[in-house]
Amino acid sequence: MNASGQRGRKPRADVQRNRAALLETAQRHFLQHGVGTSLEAVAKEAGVGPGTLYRHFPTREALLAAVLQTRSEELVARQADIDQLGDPAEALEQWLRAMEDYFSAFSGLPDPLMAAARAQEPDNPLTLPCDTLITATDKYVQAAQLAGRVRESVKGYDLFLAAVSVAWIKGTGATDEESVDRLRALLASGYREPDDQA
Amino acid sequence: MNASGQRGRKPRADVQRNRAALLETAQRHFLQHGVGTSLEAVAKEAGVGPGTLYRHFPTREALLAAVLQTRSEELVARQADIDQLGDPAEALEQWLRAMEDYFSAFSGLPDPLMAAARAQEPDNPLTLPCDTLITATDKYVQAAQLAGRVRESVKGYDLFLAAVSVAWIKGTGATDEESVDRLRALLASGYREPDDQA
DNA sequence: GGTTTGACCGGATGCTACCTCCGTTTTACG
DNA sequence: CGTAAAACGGAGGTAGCATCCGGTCAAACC
Repeated sequence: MNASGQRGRKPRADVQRNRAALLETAQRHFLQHGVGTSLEAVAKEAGVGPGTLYRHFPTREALLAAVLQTRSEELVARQADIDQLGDPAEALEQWLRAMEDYFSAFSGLPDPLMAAARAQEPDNPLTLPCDTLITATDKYVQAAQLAGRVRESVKGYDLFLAAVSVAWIKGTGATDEESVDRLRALLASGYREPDDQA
Repeated sequence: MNASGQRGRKPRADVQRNRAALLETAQRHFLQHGVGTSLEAVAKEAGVGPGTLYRHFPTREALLAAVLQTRSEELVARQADIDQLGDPAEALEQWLRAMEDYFSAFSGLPDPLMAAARAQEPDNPLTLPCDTLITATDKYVQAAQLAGRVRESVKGYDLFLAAVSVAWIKGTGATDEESVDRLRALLASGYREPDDQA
């Protein structure tokens, strides 16, 4: 133990500096060019060699997961607001929108996300966030079902899939916002109880 | 005009041979490795140089469209059967399944398909099949709406998007058939008229 | 059947991106 | 300030894409 209470040697300053620069640059490139952006370009613009990038983030997914960390925290914050709502059907709906926004953060994000959702890949750094989201969705679904607002046949995972799909469609950029709205409405009338008048 | 009634010179035998070999090999590779498979590998296995492949099919999409031609014909055949059905709601449902199967022919197919669906790209060889499918879907939707079996708010394009989405999910391989079934059912109760007892 | 012609072939080529390895540099600590 | 551990970063091997061009081969004409 050293003075800062950490095990072993104090972490080097350049490590943190490079990591922060990489994350900042990567986020910008993911935003502009999607998740398939060139990692070499990210490294160069962050002012480090490719080796440094790969040491910090061994795979594209690892970098992606680290960049998504910020968005995850936003999502958790939004979750707190949603939990305040009295209406469980409204809460579910807002939660689905929140997830959809999260999935739409970068174009092409749904693909690695679905690859990670396929379980038995504990080494994939995106698996944990995915599982968390599925579990949370299930919570909202069950609450709404208890209130008789959502069909009993629906599972949280189904609506997780629905949200990812909508995000995927948005990410392809082939569709106007109107069509996406209609698709969301179609899904909503699919999971809601038929006699729900809300 | 020559003896065979064609303009100019008779097409060379090796052209047809190479084209057929490329199509056959490409289909096998698309099946095994998805639409992102290496075109160089396809050319090598077909016994031609990369130049020959690119002369026959200038882009990956062109090759894909040519390989899909066979499947398109199957789809048209299936359409004939569907048109025999008396029940327009049943016809729509079967048509959606037929489209979904078509989209699921190769893993990763939905992405280039959606890219082509984005209009104003008349040079994309996948645009034509896409537009045809959307138009056909609209036909089935309108027939079912006329019979009061499908909500008025639904558009053919919406269900086209739904079918592509389901195919995309299947293609990621991250989901078991049961979940896909539930998602399909969810979508169905979303577009059907609420009081439809069928 | 021989010659001509031009369409077609296919490999060599330049490019971009991925990912790894290892000699060099930086950093923390005593 | 000296030292050793840790991190850096660029060189380099691999793979795939897409193009170009000299050589070839099949079809057409005599």
